[in-house]
Amino acid sequence: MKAIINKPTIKDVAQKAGVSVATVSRILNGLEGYSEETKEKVNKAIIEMNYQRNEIARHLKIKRTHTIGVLLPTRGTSFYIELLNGIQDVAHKNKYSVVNCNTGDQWQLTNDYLRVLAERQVDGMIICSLPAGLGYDKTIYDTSIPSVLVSTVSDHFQIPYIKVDDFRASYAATLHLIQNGHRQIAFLGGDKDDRIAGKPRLQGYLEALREYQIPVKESLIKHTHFSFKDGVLGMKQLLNEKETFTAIFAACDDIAVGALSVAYHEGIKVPDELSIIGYDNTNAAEMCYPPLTTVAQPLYQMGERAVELLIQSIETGKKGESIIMPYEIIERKTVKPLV
Amino acid sequence: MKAIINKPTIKDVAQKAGVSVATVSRILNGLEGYSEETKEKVNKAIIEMNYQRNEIARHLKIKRTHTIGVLLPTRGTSFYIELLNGIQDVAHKNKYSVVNCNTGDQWQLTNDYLRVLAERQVDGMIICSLPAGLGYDKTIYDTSIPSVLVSTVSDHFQIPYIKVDDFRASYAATLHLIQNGHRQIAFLGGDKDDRIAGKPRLQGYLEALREYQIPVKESLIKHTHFSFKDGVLGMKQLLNEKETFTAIFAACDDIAVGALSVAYHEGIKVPDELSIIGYDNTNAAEMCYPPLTTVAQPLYQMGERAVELLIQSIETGKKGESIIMPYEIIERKTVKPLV
DNA sequence: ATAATTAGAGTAAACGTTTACTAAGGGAAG
DNA sequence: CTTCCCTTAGTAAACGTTTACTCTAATTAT
Repeated sequence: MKAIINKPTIKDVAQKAGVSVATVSRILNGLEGYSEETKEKVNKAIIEMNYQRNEIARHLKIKRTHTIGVLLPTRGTSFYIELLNGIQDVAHKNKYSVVNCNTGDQWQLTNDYLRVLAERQVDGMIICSLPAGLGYDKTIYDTSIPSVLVSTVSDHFQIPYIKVDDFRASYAATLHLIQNGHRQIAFLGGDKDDRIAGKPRLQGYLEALREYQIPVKESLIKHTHFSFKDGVLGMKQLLNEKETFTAIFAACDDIAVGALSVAYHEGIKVPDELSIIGYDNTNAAEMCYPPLTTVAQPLYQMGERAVELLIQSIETGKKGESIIMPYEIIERKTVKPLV
Repeated sequence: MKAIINKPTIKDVAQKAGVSVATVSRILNGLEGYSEETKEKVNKAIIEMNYQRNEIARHLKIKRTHTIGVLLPTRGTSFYIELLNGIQDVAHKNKYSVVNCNTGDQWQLTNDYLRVLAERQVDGMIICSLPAGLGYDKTIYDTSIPSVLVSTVSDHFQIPYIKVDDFRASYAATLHLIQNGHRQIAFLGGDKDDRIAGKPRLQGYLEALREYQIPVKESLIKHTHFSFKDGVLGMKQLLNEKETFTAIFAACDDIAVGALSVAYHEGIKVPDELSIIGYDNTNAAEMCYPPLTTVAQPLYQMGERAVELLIQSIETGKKGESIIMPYEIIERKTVKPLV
């Protein structure tokens, strides 16, 4: 009766194989202390009963859950999926499971999720794009759960991170435009005080201009947010104000594609009359027309490295070292030398 | 010493508050059997020690994990994120966590993940776009873990599902083109024998043609897969073979956008010289130029409903009823009446 | 031949909860 | 004044593992 209703436990297996639970456990875990013969007996019983380990019980005992929590904001739909794929693939290879947490577009649910993850005894956490200044980094640090940040940093706490050098990458993107002869370059930025995608990208842009002695024109710099709609908005502002510019550096691909779309609407030919370079190399960059020249963050690989770093830190007990990932300029069809 | 190294347990709280663990547990769970006074004492202790429940232990005892597993194929990056958002939001509201499983683009990891999820004692599973004919539905059924399918069905087992009526939706999409005066309509399909996005969508297309007595021209029907590249490919075939057609119905947005991109390349004006309608209403549809007319699946809502259905089935022990979601034609700018 | 080691296995105590059962004390009902 | 019940609480047995100990018998070393 009981056997029909409940799943078989290690006890049932032991009984059926005529050994003790300890022996079964040892076999299950590949430890030593049994003969080849008993091993076969036990394995036979396991198969016959279709026994499956209860990992919950195991986790309780070994005080490890082989689970990592991932915190992501909801916005920027095209950005995170690649990252997530990288995270999940490497996690699975290392026999970790990942529980996903959508913190909402304003990060409202962050503390909520942090509590849940702690209660669920996750072995580690990966936190992406966490905004600075709201004290979340302290909360994370205080949990004393091994963590790694992706595409963000903590100002006050030593939490290892993985990101590209946004300043240099933006510098390179701007330089790419300059080297194509452009001098009047507009900047479509996202949230101005975003630690990662805001400030450093603007700085990189400014630095490139400075180095080439191109005067900065404030009216060519528009800050909105990071969505397609914001790109539309920024571009329209530029156009309404009758600014003259031959190129645009957009702080993310969605913005760039938004600008691209307005350009088409207005009959501005890209890249003949206007060059545009984006940032992120999301799949929108490949799918838009003309395909977008952009700076690529190796999102999938960043996910992979994040997990590797995290697992290392879980298993050694030491914090790992932060990693700066290489960026790359992907030349497609939206940048053309100025004639 | 111990107190410093290890997290406080319910035992420590009980000791500190001078009560038994049973009382603490009852307070934690909002049961009855204690005075207001003890409750306050205990809550004070909880706060002072910064006690957090160990959910793993709890799960072991109550034999429920409040966890649901989600199985997704890797392909179709833009499709699943919305679904996932819906799933996660509702799950969180109901205090469930979701563990994400990427089964790979060929579903290679399905059995692997199914085992992991069972061992982790998930309360339920949501499986998306599972292909038929490979026997995975049997495996799922055999786990006897409550499950719901999204955008797929099982031929042989009674597993509740959530999907739109692909046949009717495709019929409607094709009809939309017909009503705009088109008679030479090409079909760019994905995998031909996909139970959901393959066969029914083709059938819907054929049915609409039949009903309006438009002869089917096999050479206008191209089957590839579901990616942007496939859209490019399919469109190029059509062009190479010098087919004449005034409209395209694409089985997914990525295909449609691929076709759109080729059209631009070749100087074919959309929608003036060619109308295109897609399927899915992914955000690519909004971001491409011109913005894509497409049939919308309410992805986010489907995720929501899937979780609701699953939770209901977990908590009542009965299988829920399958749900057919409404589709909607989103008119943007790629379809125009034939002059 | 005896002592020391070892291989193969079992016993039972954890891990941190929940919960069925038990018990004491106080108030209401008879 | 007893009897009964309710409230407030405690005791201890699970849940399904892992693992430190213990034990026996066989093998090896002396």
